[in-house]
Amino acid sequence: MTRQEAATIFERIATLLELKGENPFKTRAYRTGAEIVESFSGDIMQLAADNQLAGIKGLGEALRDKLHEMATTGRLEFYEKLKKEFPETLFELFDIQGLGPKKVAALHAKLGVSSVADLKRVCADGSAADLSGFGDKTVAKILDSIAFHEAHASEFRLDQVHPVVLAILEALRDHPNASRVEVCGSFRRGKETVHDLDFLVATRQPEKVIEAFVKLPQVVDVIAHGPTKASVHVGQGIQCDLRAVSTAEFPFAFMYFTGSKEHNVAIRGRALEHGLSLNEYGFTATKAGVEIPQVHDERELYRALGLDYIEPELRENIGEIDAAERGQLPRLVELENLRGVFHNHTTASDGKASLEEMAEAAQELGFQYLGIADHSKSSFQANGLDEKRLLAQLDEIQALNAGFDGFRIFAGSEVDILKDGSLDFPDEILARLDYVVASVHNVFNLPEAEMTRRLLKAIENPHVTMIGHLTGRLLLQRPGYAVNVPAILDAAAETGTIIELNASAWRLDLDWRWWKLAREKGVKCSINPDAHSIHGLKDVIFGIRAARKGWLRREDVINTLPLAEMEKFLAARRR
DNA sequence: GCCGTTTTCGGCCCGACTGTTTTCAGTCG
Repeated sequence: MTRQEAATIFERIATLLELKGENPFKTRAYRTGAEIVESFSGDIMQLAADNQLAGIKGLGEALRDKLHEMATTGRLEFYEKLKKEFPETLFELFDIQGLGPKKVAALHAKLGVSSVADLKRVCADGSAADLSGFGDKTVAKILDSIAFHEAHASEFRLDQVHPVVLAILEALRDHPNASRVEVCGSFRRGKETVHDLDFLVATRQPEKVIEAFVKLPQVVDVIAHGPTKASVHVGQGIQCDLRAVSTAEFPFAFMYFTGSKEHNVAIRGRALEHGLSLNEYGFTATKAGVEIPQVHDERELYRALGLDYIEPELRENIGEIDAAERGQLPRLVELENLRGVFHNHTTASDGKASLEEMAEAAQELGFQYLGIADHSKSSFQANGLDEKRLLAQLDEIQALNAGFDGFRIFAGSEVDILKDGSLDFPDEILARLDYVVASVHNVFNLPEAEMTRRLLKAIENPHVTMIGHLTGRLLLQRPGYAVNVPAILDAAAETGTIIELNASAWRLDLDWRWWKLAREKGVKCSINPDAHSIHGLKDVIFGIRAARKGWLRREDVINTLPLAEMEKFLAARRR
């Protein structure tokens, strides 16, 4: 069983317990457990199988035993029994805005509702409105939510929300009464997909700014509109929330609405240990004699609790608070640290821009080198290059390089890893390139052991510089293929093979959750845009965010090396 | 269900908005 499946089971147990009206703190424990399983740095399922989970905060005896059972048997008896009490389709009701455990439980118990289809029926025939706690407005809202849910996705990739964020920030910052506007939430934390967007404004005139927000031209409908808070949907169905606070409250609200929820809970608990209660507006003393610290920004807020500043990407309550207390947080890599990028395509395969155009764009972005890695011949759907075309491109690159000063194109290939783990070009061809990205582009459905062997074979080829998009996932579209990531990381560490962090908003692969472990094993990362156009080069920003979320420092990312050192590095690898 | 330099039992983060209610429960973040 994968960690994702185990996390989902804990999450579902929490929901089922809520439906049964269980102690809310028990359900929270399962939710926390789900979060830990999902984002734990390391192979948590292996640890569970080996009974090595002791000491992980938030995973007590009961959850450890359940994880062990899942890891060793692939199922969980407790969950199997629990889920028999409710129909499987009941879970879909929680996707409807305005429906929580109490309302779902009432609909199920009193009206036999067990699916969205049932829900539509009881709303239409008037029976829902007769339930205690339900009225005409509730029913109307539920019907609106169903219609919305059917028309729109609920999760969005960064390429989808990034332009929306920029547009709304710009519009709100233009407002005469807004002194500061920031985006918070999972977007600020650098999550690979987001459910909604949270904005925060510092103002003395909250009503005026909120009023302007709900009237923005992007807004298609208003979900809620109060004096200090509003929620709207913008085009494509993305929900945006705005909260308005005073300048003095801003740092507290900024931290609060950045989350994560788990991080906030832990920080609040810590505040209580200092005799302080923390909310989005400030500190209050919980006992006499406690002095309220002066806080003007987030840095001072963490400092007041005896912590180093925690970068937003790290705020997932997966060890960052302990590290901040001990002064052991990593100094995270920044966009400005990148000196070049590998894995980019041109019109020779499936790119939209020529070699010259890509080189010019890379220099425009301040890069000292650009790695070209067009597809190899087996990727015929992407117009992959055969040996002859590849060698012609190599000549073309060498000719172009002669005309550059302080900039270089590295000639490479994104060579297909074939089903048996062999590569799409023979070694003597690969040996003539500056570097090689090896990637899987077909036969995704191999069993885990076979897929792992396939990738290990590629890693062991000395001509392979790096492995591209290790799991092949496409966010919100298809999961990655089954592969034993820790085994791959071990082999990469041993052979010095770099693992790509593909920066395309569709991929962000290898996932940020693995990088802390990769770093500990000594594996180097290359943040690659996988650009198919000059615009695609800018996707490195998404990769940087993911790398930071994976606790990576400048020295962990190979393409922070300046040109001269990168040339030395690649030359040494080729020997 | 988890946790503990006050505790192995008794706590567990906190507030805005909405709608159905006459003072609050439910949902959401």
